[in-house]
Amino acid sequence: MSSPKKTMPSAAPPAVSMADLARELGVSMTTISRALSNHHSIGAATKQRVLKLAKKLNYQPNHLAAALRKGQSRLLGVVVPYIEGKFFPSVIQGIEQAASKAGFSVIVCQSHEDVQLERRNVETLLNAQVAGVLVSLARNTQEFHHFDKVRQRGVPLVFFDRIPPTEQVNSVVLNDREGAFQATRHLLEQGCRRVAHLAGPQHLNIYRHRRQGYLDALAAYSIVPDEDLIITSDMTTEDGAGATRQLLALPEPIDGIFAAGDSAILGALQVLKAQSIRVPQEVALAGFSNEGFTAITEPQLTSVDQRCEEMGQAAVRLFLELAAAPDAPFVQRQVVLQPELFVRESSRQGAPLS
Amino acid sequence: MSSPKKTMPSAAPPAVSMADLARELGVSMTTISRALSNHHSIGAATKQRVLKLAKKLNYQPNHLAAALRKGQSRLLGVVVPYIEGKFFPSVIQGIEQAASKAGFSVIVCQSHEDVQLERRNVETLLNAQVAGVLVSLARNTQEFHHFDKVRQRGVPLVFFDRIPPTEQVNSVVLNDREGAFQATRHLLEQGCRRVAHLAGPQHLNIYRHRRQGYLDALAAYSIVPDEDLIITSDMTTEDGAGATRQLLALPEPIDGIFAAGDSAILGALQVLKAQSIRVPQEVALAGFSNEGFTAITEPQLTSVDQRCEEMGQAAVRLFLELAAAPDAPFVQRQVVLQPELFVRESSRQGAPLS
DNA sequence: TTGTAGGCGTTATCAG
DNA sequence: CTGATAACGCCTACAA
Repeated sequence: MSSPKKTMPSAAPPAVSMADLARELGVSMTTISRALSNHHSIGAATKQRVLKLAKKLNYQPNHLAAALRKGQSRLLGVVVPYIEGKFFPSVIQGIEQAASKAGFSVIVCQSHEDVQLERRNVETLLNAQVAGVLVSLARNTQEFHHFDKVRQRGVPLVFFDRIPPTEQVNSVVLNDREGAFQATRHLLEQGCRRVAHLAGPQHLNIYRHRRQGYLDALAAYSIVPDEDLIITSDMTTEDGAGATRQLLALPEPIDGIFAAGDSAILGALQVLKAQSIRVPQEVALAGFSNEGFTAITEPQLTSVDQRCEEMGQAAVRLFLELAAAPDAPFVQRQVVLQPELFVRESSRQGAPLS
Repeated sequence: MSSPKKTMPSAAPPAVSMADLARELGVSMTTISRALSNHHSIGAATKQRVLKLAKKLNYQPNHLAAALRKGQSRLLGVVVPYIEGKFFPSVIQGIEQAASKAGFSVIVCQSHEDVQLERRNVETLLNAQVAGVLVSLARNTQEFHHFDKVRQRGVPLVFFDRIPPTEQVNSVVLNDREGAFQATRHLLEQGCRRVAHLAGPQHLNIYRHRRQGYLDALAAYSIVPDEDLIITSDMTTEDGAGATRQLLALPEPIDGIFAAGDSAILGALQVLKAQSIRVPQEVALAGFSNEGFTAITEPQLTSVDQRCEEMGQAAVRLFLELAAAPDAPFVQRQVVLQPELFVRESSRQGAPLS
């Protein structure tokens, strides 16, 4: 049992620092720092010596110290409501790809659809001195002061998908209205005339826009919207099932449903099948998000794809632009991605009976 | 336009520090520090004054500095192969829950099934001075030196689900062998006598154990394993489909398939249905992971549940134990969770025809 | 091209 | 109970 050099609180093993390298080589820390960071004013020979020793002693830079010193790290913070399903993992995938290309690491936090957690996540990230924050809002976020701190600290802030309603912000969104329009129009083209809409919480931009796109399509076909056919919920599978039962109880039958989310349209499908109502012959279905399971159900579900990876990449690009010009005055920037409708059996007339 | 106090490289806004509080109140930084960290030797009155001013000036502690000083942060690093599907998000959910209860924040990295990225992730986490590292291995990780560094630095290291084969490590795993045994035995109980196995990469503990559990069950029924019935692949849906076609081409027909993953069993189901082979009457199916889609397919898929949340919580508990006794000599610890078989239509004889 | 010295914000040690 | 002081590891004027 050898006693440690100094009184260490925990058995912290000898993490080798720049000072160690300097002592070993008999040069100053400045030289070490320069060699390691590839500074221009450094002798090629010295540099090699330093790099070699660093490798030999397994030197690991302490980014923490560097971040403290510079007030900036190479960390990018991401806050999403949750990571189940396909959408957010895919967006994160896009973010990691683009970030890594630019030399940033990504740390992901979930708000679990809770503002309070979202607030804590933002603070955690700020205290970790992240170089930027990318956020998709929690469902119940109606108040946005926790983001003021981010801007006050001069940390670039980019929202994606679920963005604040009124604030002047930088954001990347899907053209949800267009996506909903395409899906609904597609149902109408297939011959549907009484198309219902399963809508999501209307304080969220995405669901508001999807509802609007639905209305646009009806208008394009000169159909007067029927309030009874629009049911707003949290868009779970159960919500979708319940809403569908409600719709089926209406005196005048429906012949199509466009849901603002795939879980809800799945619930609808399950209820219709349980009641032996044929899809798409009697009721055609279209959802939103192009979740993985849309290709598994029978019939497969028509859905709007959200360009997840592109969204993540665009968010990072936006961040990089902002980071490149820290003192530039604020100008609102918004990237709008175009959705793509994936037509599958649930809406295609003439689809084979299961 | 007011000029900044000092020459700042970027427009870093005035982050209020402990020094500011000290100056404002005319006390020392020590006092501030103590008041903020609830140290025992501090006057109640002074403490209140400090806390009040801190709130007023919106003081935000710089955890970075604290971590640098203490060599320890309240951050917990997690490395997983990917976050699609149900398993890893659920485990992460369990981790976040348990960690947050203990006052830790969680940062998640994906290795994307790539050792090199895994290595980089580990370094990123170490350099962020995380208090602990929780890892589930990438598929192609066969070499483990990057984890030595973690231990060398005295940072608690816990593996979960996918763990190194030989190393002396702390880990949380499912009893995969038992789960596979239950699933296969269940198929045999339903009357199957030629049960095939879709196996995963055998250098991963989980797939090796699942294969063994399959063999155990056969042995329990005195069935001699047939190598032709065991097909090893990467377990994607396509792999499962291909393997199933291969199995159907055998001279002697099979009557059951146990797959070590749900994607593969999904592929099997799709091929069987395409060939109008009835499930479960002609071929019964069972998978592993209890993915969300197992309850969506027709018939619904029997699968082994992995206790995801519990796994995450157990991993954190293990970490906390290790962190509580930093100088304790290494003793290998392993938590083994019991799986649960979810029996659904794909294996239940007497299930209604679709 | 290299070295010196000061500080980023916090905590720990020691002395009052 | 409080205060001065020295670190933690790194970066960067400024001087040599």
